[in-house]
Amino acid sequence: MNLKSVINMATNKDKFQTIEAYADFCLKYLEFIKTNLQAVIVSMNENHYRFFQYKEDGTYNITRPINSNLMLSLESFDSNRKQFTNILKDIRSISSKSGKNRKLINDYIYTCQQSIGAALDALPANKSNTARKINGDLFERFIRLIILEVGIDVTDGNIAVPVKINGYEAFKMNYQHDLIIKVDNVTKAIGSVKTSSKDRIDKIFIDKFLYNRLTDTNTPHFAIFLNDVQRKGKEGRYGINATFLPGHFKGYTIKLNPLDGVYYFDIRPNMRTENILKDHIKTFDNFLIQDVWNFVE
DNA sequence: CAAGGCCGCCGATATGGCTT
DNA sequence: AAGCCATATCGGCGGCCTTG
Repeated sequence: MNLKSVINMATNKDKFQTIEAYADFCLKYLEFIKTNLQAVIVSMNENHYRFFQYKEDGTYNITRPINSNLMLSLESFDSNRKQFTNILKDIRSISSKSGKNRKLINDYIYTCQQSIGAALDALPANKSNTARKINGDLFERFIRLIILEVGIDVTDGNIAVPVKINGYEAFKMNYQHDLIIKVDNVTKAIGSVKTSSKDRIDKIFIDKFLYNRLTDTNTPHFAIFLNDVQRKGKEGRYGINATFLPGHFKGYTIKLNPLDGVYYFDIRPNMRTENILKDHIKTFDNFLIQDVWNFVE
């Protein structure tokens, strides 16, 4: 397995149609990085973050930050593959709720997705926007596949919301939603999937507000994020930046409307400790094991 | 059915205020 | 002055939908 074939796999979205296909790629990637990296760089500010540096065939590119507390090794990933499948098959069982299995849910998905992201980081600079697009689309699809696997009806698609002026429909607002959870063809919840929140979190709050106002419903809106860190620095001094905006999150939560669930794989420390944040933000296992079922009951 | 519109993708880069 | 940190901005790309 060389870098070129890793990149060819990662850029071919057609190949990622099942959870197994994501795992297949991940295994290939973990195998590749075991012996083919130029270096593994330790982040200078939060030392559990790592950056992989490719060799000449990857023009010595340096990847996005990888959280080594979450990223599984080749051996660990491989040996847990069957277990991950079993957990999803019976997500509501007592055993799936064990701390160890909760961590596996988060780590396994994180590892698959970061394998894709890090592989795409090997693309030349003029393809960076392609990489962003592919990475985001594949993450959306991965989360949909996982939600489907536990037995929930979810699709992506457009929802046209009619806007009335003086009682007459004047036009429609078209929204593309990542996750539309339905029961008997009735929309029970709307979800957003993003690899990071950044300046895009505001829109999720506003979408909830306006959707419920225009449809005169109280439809839950939730969000699933991979992480909220990004690389900073240059020339041997690499670190990470948090990209989550706590002030915006708290402001919208208190003064507009709270979301009905916000989930991270790589959760930031302040989301566990800070008032308001810690009441609204959790790790992804909580969504799959508990919260999503409340939407469909 | 081709072309263009629309919507959403996200990390590099820029900015501005604060600290050393 | 220089460095650092948090936040704001930028903009090419993918794909579905609408239009003609």
